[in-house]
Amino acid sequence: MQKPRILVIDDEVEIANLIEKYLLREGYSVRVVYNGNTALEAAQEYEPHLIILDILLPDANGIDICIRLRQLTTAPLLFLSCKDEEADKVLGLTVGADDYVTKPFSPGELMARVKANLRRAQIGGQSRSDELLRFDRLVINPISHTVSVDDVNLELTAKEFELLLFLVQHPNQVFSTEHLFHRLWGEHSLGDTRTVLVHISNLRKKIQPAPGYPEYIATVRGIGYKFRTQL
Amino acid sequence: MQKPRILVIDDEVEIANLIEKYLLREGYSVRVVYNGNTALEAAQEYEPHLIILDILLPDANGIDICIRLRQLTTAPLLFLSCKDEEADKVLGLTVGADDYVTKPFSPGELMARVKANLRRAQIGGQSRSDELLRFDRLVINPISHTVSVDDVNLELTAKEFELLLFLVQHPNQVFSTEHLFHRLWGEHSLGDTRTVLVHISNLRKKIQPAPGYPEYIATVRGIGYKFRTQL
DNA sequence: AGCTAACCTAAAGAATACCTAAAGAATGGC
DNA sequence: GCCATTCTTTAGGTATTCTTTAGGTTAGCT
Repeated sequence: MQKPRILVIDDEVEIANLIEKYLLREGYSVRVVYNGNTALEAAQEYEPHLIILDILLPDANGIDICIRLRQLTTAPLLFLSCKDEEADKVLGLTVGADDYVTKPFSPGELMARVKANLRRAQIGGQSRSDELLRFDRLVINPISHTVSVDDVNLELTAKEFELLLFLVQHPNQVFSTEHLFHRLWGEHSLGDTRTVLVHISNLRKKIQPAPGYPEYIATVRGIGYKFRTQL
Repeated sequence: MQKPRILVIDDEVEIANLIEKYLLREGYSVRVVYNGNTALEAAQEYEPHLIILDILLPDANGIDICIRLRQLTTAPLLFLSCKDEEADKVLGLTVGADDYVTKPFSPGELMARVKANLRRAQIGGQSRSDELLRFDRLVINPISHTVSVDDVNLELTAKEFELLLFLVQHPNQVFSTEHLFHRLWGEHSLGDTRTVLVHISNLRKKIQPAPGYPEYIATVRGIGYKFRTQL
């Protein structure tokens, strides 16, 4: 079983190192960065399963970083803050944080939250399920090749699944039908790239949680399509 | 969608023109130069998405030009040569060329290489080189193709987005409507350049943070327009 | 102030891109 | 070899976006 990877973003070195120590003791793989800019790089390169983010950073606002992290990853995000004002709590959660811990906190509490969030994201507990992707009401399991909305399994065809997986693995990135076609059908495939369009259309119908619910796959007219994490 | 711009550097006029002809037929925007010195200028001014470079040039060695081009741009570089010696091939790729075609070549092969390299560049390049552009209350994300003012997303059309992106990427530089037209619509496009003007007008309305707020896009009477970073 | 040239913008027509349903082609299981 | 499923192509309808036009506005000059 692969160790869950956790990214810690905190400018206060002592606190960051303390958190790291506890996480390591629990058996996680940890990386620590001390500012927002390197955080974004680390999120891309390290591909963490969970992120612990301090709201007070020197170079950028934590919420700002949060928004930008959300565009890079779907890993659960745990906010850390000195302020326990309600306003911040609400704001933090709406911009994409999954949980919120206020300083001062007990290490035990933090560990519990980490564990809970990893479990909810279905990482760490089961074998090889660290590959599970989830967003909103949608859960994709590349290993068992299944997709569910609100825990109801969907019957996707092979191409539909590939297409969805690719888009979810690159959230908020726009791809033209040509790009998608060559990416999924092979570099040298020739054929009508409009076939991508048909699959997207069918896919949308299937993954739609409810009529009128915002589309997961957004059309960017004149450019292409993207899986958006801001509905 | 913006036409990809391709810079062709070859001293043999007939060959250069033949390549140009085929590229134009594929829908690319093309500029041709016949020697190494003007190539460097063109690379800076034209900002091509891909460069085709003949290894045998009158005034400078192609590999030499290649090295210097690499300092100016990250666009994929396609080497062209009569010699199909292995040594050259290896050397060409190590100094920064992305692909290598030996003369005589079929136009189809060259077009296929061009296409493949452009695609590869767009896929790989997006994740790291493109950054979030921000100025004042305006934020532009080229990857997700979104623009926001004060964190409120704007609904821009494809052309509006292209235009804004270009201006923001060249801050404080004045461009005539002709220049903008040829840049965004393609080198050889014909049509009324006043259409640019209409897009600028629509754009201003959309990106305006508040009534009476200074315009991001300034008119330079008799000259053109610029995106100004001093409001 | 009046004139002119340059610029702006609203609006209408033309062009384009997109969506969807449905039919035909390919694939894979029995 | 046949049937069921999935994939691809096609085509028509629709909505959006682009371009053009034309009249109004502004800025700069004499």
